[in-house]
Amino acid sequence: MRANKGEPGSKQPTINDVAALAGVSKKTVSRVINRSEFIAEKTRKAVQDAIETLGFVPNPQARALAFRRNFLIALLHDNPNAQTVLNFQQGVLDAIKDSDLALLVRPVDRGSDRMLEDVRIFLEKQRPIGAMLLPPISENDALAALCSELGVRYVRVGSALLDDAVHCVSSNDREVVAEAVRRLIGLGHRRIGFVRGPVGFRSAAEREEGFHTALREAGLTLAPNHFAPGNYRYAAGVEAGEALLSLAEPPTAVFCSNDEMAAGVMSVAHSKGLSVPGQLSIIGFDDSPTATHIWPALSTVRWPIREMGARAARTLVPDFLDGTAIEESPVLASTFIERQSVAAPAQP
Amino acid sequence: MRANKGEPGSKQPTINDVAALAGVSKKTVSRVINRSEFIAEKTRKAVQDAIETLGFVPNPQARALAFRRNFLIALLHDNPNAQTVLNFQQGVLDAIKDSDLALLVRPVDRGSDRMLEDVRIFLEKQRPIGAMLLPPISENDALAALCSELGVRYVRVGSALLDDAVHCVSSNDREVVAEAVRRLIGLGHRRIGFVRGPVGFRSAAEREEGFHTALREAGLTLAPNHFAPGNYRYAAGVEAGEALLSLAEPPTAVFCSNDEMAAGVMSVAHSKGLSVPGQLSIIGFDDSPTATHIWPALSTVRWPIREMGARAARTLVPDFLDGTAIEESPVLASTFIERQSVAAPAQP
DNA sequence: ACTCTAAAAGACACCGGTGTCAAAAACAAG
DNA sequence: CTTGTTTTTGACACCGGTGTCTTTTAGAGT
Repeated sequence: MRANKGEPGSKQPTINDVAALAGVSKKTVSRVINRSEFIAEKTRKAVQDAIETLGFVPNPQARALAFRRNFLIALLHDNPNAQTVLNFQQGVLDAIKDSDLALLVRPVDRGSDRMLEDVRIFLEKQRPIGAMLLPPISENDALAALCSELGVRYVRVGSALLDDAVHCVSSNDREVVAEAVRRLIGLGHRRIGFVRGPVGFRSAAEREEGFHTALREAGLTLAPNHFAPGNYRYAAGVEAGEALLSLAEPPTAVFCSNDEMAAGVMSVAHSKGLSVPGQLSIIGFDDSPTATHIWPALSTVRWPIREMGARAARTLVPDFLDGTAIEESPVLASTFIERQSVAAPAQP
Repeated sequence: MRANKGEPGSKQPTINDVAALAGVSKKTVSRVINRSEFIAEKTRKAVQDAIETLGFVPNPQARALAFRRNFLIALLHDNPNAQTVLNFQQGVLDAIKDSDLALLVRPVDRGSDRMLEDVRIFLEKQRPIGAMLLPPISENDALAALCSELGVRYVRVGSALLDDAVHCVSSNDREVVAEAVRRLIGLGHRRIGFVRGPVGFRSAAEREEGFHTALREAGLTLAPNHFAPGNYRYAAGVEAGEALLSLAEPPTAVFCSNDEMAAGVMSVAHSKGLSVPGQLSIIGFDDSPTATHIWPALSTVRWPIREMGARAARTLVPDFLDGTAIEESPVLASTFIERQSVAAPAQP
């Protein structure tokens, strides 16, 4: 049964109400809430009953004050890919579900020069225990430094170690990109184009390295005009597509550093009347919703993003998430997903 | 200048530190923080200086406790469209930026039968002042009832009034859908297909009504086999496409109730070798990222989602967001966006 | 200078929890 | 039945702010 909380005038029951009803001191109730040992089973039961009867829920603000620490963790992101953010967030919530923690989500405007100041204000005001930084802002060292300065723990999420291992959660993107490109090579592709992510992004560099690794293994090299710069946006994919597909000897396959750019390349292929995958194979990266919304469906690399969210939370605040000890390695496995945008090259 | 907060052993300065430094009582400092009147300009200045010197930031937990109310608002969502959620969230943050409010974001698992119970636990634990419900869960009356029961204000966001006007923020989707369909008719289309959203969704019904309105005005009717059910998912779009485009006399244009389904229809058109928009015009709804990532770019309806977020926040907690008085009408304007997926029908 | 009033500042309790340490209860051993 | 130990419980201060009410100060009027 639940107390009549809906009625006007009725208030949230407090620890005092519980104590009075159970006939014990508030400190004893506090002990029950916090699962202290040194409590007689009989007393615990009585208090537990009183809690149920009143529908008592401890006031998190009061607890935070008394504990001299709050129970907030923050998710800082500036992600062009909304689905990624939400999936990650879901993973975090999976991990903290049975804890006392709450999650604050905070978009960060990377472009703004007030960015650092804004984040500082946010962190100073909310004082979360820890913060999780999603790529690309996870690569911002000033941000990490700010967290350190303010005594806020942090975890950086990314495709490679960006910091000490204790501060990172990452995935083996490089390896999986290599695997995807090997697949293209295995199908017979020799002229493979590459559309890069933005300069200065670790993730972009990782993917590029994976690409080159696979090429090297096969004794191939990337023709300079088969390389296109990009910035992870659709428009950059279109530009890259225009450039690569207008060549006298265009690539028969293109690896794009994310799905959005792959969609851009694909639309250029369509508008030029090239069939995909018949005349051009395309691979993307992210497994964003776009990957399955375009036609043909895009072969891509899936980031274990939800798991990374859960892992990031456990890495950030292991002391609040009892049970699971932190596994040794912070690297989770991405997977290559084959759909319909890849086939053997047309016979010359 | 800022205090040496990074150093180990140094603590957050409290109101007491400020009071001591300024040589006043903590209550006076409190008055300055809360912009009380009845404070001598000289004193205010002294306190303000002390605050700056120490880098003092009031502890929100302590304030919440003393005020007997916290400063949290919650965003409850279960949205297939991540971008929508993030844009809405951004709008909310725009609105609360200069206030004391903080935002909790909480995904809700609509499918789960524990959904209501989960939300109840969340609300009882966090006790936010108010909650904003994004569609489709904004249509859930049980959820609204739960908020009322727990004394949590709420605002429902949707494409039509779902509740009292005080509890709603919506947009004129019906009208804009009609406008889009009129455009098709104006181009000469007579056989126009319709792919509906899920049964029981207000948004789906609104869009359908708008569609019929435009048809009626032009003296047209929807052939029964030009209607396809759907659920806002890509796969449903594919099914609808298969059904509509296999007809002996297929529609020359299709209005899809969201972009994802439109993408599905488009991919079927591609695979059947139909050119879009040459042989088939397609219109979507949402202006999701997908709309511009597919080829040809999709004509669609843009929801003023960020503005709605800001508006929802102001409607929810006008008393915390000074300045802007609430405008009378809670209906914001959606807009029809023309891209490349619409053209005049091929001559028969 | 003196009173009166309004403005400004302070004292102290309180919000709803937890930490500390002492007191009470329970139990074992002599 | 005492005494000594170990569990269990409670009293009270405190976390960092705000509300209420009182006191002090400043300024106006006579």
